[in-house]
Amino acid sequence: MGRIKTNNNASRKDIILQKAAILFKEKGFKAASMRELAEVVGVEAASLYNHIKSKNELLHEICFSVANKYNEKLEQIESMDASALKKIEELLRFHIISMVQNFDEVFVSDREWKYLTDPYLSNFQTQRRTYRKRFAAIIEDGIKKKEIKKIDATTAVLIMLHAISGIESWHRSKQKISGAELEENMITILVGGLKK
Amino acid sequence: MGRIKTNNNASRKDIILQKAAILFKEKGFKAASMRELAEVVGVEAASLYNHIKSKNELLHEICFSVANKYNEKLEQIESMDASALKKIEELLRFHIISMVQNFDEVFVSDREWKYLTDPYLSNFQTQRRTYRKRFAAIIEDGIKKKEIKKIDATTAVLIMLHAISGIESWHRSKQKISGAELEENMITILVGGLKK
DNA sequence: AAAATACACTAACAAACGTTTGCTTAAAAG
DNA sequence: CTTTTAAGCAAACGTTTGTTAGTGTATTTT
Repeated sequence: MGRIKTNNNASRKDIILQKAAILFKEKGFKAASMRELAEVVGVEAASLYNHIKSKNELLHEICFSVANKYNEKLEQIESMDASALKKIEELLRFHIISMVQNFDEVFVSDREWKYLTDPYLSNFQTQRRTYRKRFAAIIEDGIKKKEIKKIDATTAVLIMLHAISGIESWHRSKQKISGAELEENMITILVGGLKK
Repeated sequence: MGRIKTNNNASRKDIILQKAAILFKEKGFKAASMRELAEVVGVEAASLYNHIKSKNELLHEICFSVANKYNEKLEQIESMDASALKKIEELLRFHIISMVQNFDEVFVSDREWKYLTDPYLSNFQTQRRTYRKRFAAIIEDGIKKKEIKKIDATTAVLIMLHAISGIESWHRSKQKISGAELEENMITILVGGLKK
């Protein structure tokens, strides 16, 4: 068949990871086969194993790559000197932009993580729980400072994060508004729903 | 092993459907096997086929059962004599309550429909698209009547529906607020985000 | 009580799966 | 140019998958 073409500084493994994210997004992790992935990459299935250890490795590299980016951003925002509402807006914008620009891997991380195997599965779940608690803490801080309505912070986090994962529908839709417009609309509704 | 126990007026097929919804929700449609389903039902895998035609039949019965309920409710709400905001609130409450009470089948319909096969798949997608358009029309009506902020109605629908599917996290969480509290919080944030 | 139906079982099927082995060839390093 | 390494291939492996066929046994109907 010929070799996998490598662009710039992307290794062959990077190419496989990128194609895997697209495939897992479209078919779901369990339904996507290594033979399908191989075809998309332009190679026989067996050849993939010169670059990766297993199908599961692909999934957990995708999931943790996304999780790490979110954790870094959260850390940065927590140390910002700004109002709670401003922090939430900043975090939401980051989520929205990630979802718009890195749709494949973000979607997979969001929807297919349950097929991770231990110890990655437990690790991921713990990180996820922690992330949400820290997000909720920012909201609770905003309630204490009377910037935000008296609501259950956990529920608010749940709404925000899942609303963002709805950008999936925006991606699939035909006549769509621009990414920037989408971002503004989402911020208006979501932050507007919190404001006192 | 002995026969499948039938409660009240539930047929053996109903029992299988109910257990299938739980299994598909937990493992995902593709990852759930007929042998696992059989074990949960308390029977050998082959015996399931005395009651059902195929694994796919289970999925599409679950998906369309849910879709039908939503369509009926939407129809009823459209013919109500009330403000747009009130209609939206009513529809959201219905979604939230369904998600809380019939979690298994609603979740499966929401997340696993892509494994439907044609003609069911196309049919389902069309119904889904239509449903969202009609929901968006209510929002647009509210904007015209100045009850609702000037926002993109399609984006608002996307946020609402996906926020609701986030009740999944509420189900999985340990220390959770009551279903009624959850409902009030969600309405506050979501409807609050629309109000002018 | 006899006949018919409903339902469960064991055994097996063909297909698809992730992955390994052993070999060949193209590219990189010396 | 020669050697070494990287990366491709075909073939096969042991499982698991959804499903069917054939048979026996309860339950229901007559």
